[in-house]
Amino acid sequence: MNRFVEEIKEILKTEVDLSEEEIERIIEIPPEEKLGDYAFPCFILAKRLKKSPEKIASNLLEKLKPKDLIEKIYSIGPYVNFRVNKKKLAEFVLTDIFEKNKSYGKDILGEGKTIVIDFSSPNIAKPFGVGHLRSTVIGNSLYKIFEHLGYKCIGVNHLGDWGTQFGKLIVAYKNWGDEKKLSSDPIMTLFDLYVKFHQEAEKKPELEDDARSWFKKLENGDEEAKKIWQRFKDYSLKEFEKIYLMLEISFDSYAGESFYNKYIDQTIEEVQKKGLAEKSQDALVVNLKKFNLPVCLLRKKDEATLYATRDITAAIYRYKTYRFHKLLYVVGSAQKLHFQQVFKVLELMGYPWAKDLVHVDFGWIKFEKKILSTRKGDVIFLEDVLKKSIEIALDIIQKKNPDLEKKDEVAFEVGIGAVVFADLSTKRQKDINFDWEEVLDFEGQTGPYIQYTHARLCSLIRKYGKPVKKDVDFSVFSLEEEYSIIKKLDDFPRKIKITAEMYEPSILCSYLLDLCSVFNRFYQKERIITDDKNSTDSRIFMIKGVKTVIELGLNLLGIKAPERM
RNA sequence: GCGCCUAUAGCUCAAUUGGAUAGAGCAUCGGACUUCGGAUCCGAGAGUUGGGGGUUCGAGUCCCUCUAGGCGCGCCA
Repeated sequence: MNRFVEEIKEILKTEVDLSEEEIERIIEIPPEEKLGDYAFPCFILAKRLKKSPEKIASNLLEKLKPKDLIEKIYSIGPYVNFRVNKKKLAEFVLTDIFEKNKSYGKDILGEGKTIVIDFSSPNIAKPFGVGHLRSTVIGNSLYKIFEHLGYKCIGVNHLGDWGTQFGKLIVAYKNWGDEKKLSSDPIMTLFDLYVKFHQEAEKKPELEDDARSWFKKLENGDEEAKKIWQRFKDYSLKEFEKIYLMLEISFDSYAGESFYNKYIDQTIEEVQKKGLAEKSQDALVVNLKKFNLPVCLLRKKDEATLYATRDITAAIYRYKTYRFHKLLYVVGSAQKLHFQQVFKVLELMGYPWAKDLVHVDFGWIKFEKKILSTRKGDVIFLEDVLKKSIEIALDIIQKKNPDLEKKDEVAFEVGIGAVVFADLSTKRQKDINFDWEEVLDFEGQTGPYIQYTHARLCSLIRKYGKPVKKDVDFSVFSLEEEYSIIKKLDDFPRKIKITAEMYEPSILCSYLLDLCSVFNRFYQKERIITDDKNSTDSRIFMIKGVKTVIELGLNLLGIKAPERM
C-alpha cells in the first residue's frame, strides 16, 4: 500500500470513528489536481453524526495535524483534502521505478494462483477476420497483466475445430471442391466453399442434413472424414500462425474443441449419473427452467455433441489439469446465454469452482455500422488490416523521418500498435465501428501517439548522453507539470490492479494516454536539458521514469515501444 | 413475445463503479520560444448525459417506464 495513504490513515484513525479498512476504502483521489492529492469525503459520517458533511469536514480539520509525508490539510466543502510533500513523493516514486524498472507495479496478489485464459479461438477453415482481433488482443493483454500481478497464466487457444461446420465443409468440398485451388490458396478456397454451402443450402435444405451426417461420421472416427478434417485444420493453423507471429502472441495450449472429444462420453455419463439429464424431443438436455434459462442441449437426436457439451467437458478438464483460481473466457457477448447455461450446468454438477468461471465478453466490430457475417462472405481479413496499417506507418516515416534506420521494422511496430491500441482502447462491451480512417489515424488518442512520446523520451535520454543515476536532487521539482507527471507515475500500480479486476485493458489505455499528455504538456513548456546540471540530472531521472512506465504499459497491452520512429 | 447489452459535444470515446464545475481526441477556427523529435502543445466554439418519473444529502452511474439500435432465446458455434 501507498505510504501516503498509510499516513493519512494514521492521521485520521484517532479522530474518526471508522476502522482502518473503511478509511482506506473511502480515501479517494480528487477529480482535479488543484483540489488536492488525496481526499476524505465526509458524507458517510454525516448520517452517523447527524451533522452536515461540510460541518464535519471543518470540525475534523481543526483536529488533524500534518505529519511527515502529508504537509497540508484543508477542507473544501464536505471534503478534507490532503497535500503530500512533493519532494518526498518525487523521491519515493522515481526511485521506486528506477530500482524496479520493468517490475514496477509487480505484485504478489496472484502468488500461487493460476489463471486460465481462453482467448482468440478462431474457427478452423474460416479466415482470420477483424472480428477475431478483439478476443485475441484482449486475452493477450489480460494474460500479460495478470502475469505482472504475480499470477501464473495459461493461455488456451480453444480452436473451433469441431462441429457441424466441418460437415458443411466436407459436403461443399466433395460437391464443388477444386483440388488445385485448394492447394494453392487453401484459406480462400475453404472460405469460398463455406460461403457457397450457405448459398446452396438456401435452395436445397437437404444439404444441411448431409452436413450433419458427415459431422456425425467425423465424430465416430470415419477415416475419410478425419483425413479431410485434418488437412483443413493444418491449412488453417498455418494461416493463423502468420497472424500470431505478427502480433507476437503465443499460447500455452492449442487444445481446441476436437481435443475434448475423447472425454465427452464421460461428461455425459456424469451429468446423467447426477440426475441432471433428460430426454426431450429425442435429444439429451439439461433442463434449466428453474433458473430461468433455456434448456442446455448435450446431444442432438443423431447423438452428435454440441458446443455446450464440449465447453462443459473443457472446463472440467481444465480444472483437473490446472486447478485454476479463475478461468476467463474472452468471447463475444453474443454467447452470453451460452456461458450462463454452461456455468449453471457445472454448478449443478456440484463443482464449487463453477463460481470462478468468468465470461469476459465484448461487443462486435462493425463495418459501416453493420455486423459482418462470415456465412454471407463479408469479412475483412485481419492480415490485410495489419498490412495496410504498416504501409501507412511506413509512408509517414518516409515523410517525417527519412533518415531513420530500420524503417521497416519500426513501421511494423507502429502499424501493429495502432491497430491493437484502437481495439483495446474502447471499453469491452461496446461495439466498435471499424473505420479505416480512424484506425489508421496516427494523431491524438492513438497507439502511435504513445509510441511517439516514448521515442521522444528516448531521444532526450540519448541526448543527455550519460548513464542515468539515482540520488538526484528531488527538491528541484517545483512546477505543477512535474508534480502531475510524478503523481501519474505513482498511480500506475493501482491502475494495473483495476485493469485486472475489471478485465478491462481500456483502463490501462486511457492511463497511458493521460501520462503522455501530462508529459507532453511539460515538455512543451520547459526545457529539460540545460546548463543547470543539478536540474538536468533530476529532470532526466524523471524522464527515465516516464519512459519506463510507458514502455511497460505498452508491453502489457501487447504493443512494442520503439526507441526511434 | 421474453431475456441481455448499448445510448454522453457534429463524429469517436472518458468520467477512479453513487461524489466536487461531465472531460479528452477527431473535425472546424485561431495560435506556439530562430537549441532537447510539430506523429507535439496552447486557446475558442460545441452538452437538458435518448425522453419521462422515482430513490438519495448527492444520479451520466441505482430502480421503474417509454423510445431507438444490437445480440440471444432447442438440435450452428
